[in-house]
Amino acid sequence: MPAEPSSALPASPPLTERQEARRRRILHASAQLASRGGFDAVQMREVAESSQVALGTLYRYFPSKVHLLVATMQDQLEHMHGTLRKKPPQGATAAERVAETLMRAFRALQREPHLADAMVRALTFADRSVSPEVDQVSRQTTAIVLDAMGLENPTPEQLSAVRVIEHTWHSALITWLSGRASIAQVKIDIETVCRLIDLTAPEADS
Amino acid sequence: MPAEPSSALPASPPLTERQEARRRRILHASAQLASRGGFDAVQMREVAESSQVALGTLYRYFPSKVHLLVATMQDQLEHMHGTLRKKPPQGATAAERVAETLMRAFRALQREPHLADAMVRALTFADRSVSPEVDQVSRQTTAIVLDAMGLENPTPEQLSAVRVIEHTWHSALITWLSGRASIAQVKIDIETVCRLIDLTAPEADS
DNA sequence: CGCTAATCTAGAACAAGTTTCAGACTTGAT
DNA sequence: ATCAAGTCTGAAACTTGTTCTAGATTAGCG
Repeated sequence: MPAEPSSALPASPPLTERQEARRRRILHASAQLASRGGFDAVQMREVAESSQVALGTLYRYFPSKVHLLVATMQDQLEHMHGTLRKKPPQGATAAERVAETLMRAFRALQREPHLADAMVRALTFADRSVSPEVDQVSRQTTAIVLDAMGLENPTPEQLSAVRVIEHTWHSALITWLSGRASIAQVKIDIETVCRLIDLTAPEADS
Repeated sequence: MPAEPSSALPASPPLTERQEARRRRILHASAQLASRGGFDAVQMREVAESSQVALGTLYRYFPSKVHLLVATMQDQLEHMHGTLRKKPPQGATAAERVAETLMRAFRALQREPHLADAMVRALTFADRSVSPEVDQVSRQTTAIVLDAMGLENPTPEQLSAVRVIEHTWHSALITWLSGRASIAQVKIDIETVCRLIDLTAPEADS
């Protein structure tokens, strides 16, 4: 298994070694600050200082705070996908496996609630200028869910169900992060939405 | 039928007439600016000027831009709930009626996409300090959906389904507003998630 | 090596959300 | 009518995201 991640961006100009190192330092600083105090604690000047880079350079690498945090999320997601791949969920049905996978991810986020806050808020606050990056996150999430379902060729109906699951996932996270829903409630909602999977299984076609 | 809306906030100190007028002017200015250019176009200094109120006063009425926009959303939601009540959806099943209601709301939002942008972005960007107000919006939305279902005493399962529908509603709106999903896709996702209602109907209990 | 274009740095400057403050105005109670 | 308390105003100040500029450094190339 080669080191190259499965789906990197078009990679317009290949980065030199030092540039790659800068990029890593920036993402690391971003995640570190986010872990401390969430979205507000990621201040561009501080990120620049922590990663030993001038402010202008930071903006050359990531054209806005939201871009930076979405990239941070891409980074974390790749991690998580790798982790999940090693220990696939054990449930008997696709719905169970997806729910189990999402709850596992949820528990990981609970360990770093501030980081989760920063990433999710950035993701939902992103405007059109960040669409490509947000889309990439969405594709990665879809891949994780489809992995859990064990599907190669999902039907359009199933894809819609997966989109709805992702919608619920993001929005439920937000309600939890802003203290309006308990962990138990998020769990219930995830389990509820996962029932859609059974409903859209090919043999259950209406 | 009295003028008092069904569920106002605790209403700590009752406002004088002039204060009520100020509050209305502010909300009106906010909605107007939002209709022009969305979230970014609602600039606190401009809102203050448009509503003939000092900046400090604006902040006394609404402690942050997000508070202001969430309050604007409450206002619009009350409007919409009233409109919907007059022409209840005609679908045969609860799922159809909910989907119809949400699509009607969606079409209303499409007429003012910038306003929708401002309100939805504020809603999902809100942090804990805005929780009470966001919760109020959520309750209002829940009321609209339950109205469409025609339910008096929903089961916990059904409430979870309604929450999932709201999650999908908000998140699907965001993907549409940020240009990552088409109107058709939003429609499909809404219809998909509404199928959950049938799944949680009391007689279909697992 | 020496040149050129691209990149990086430090720092100022700008934009918009938020806070603060002194003084003028309202309100409600006596 | 008058006083005290609370509210509103106008303006400045502060914070943090973002942009800009001039000069130093680096990378790639002949």
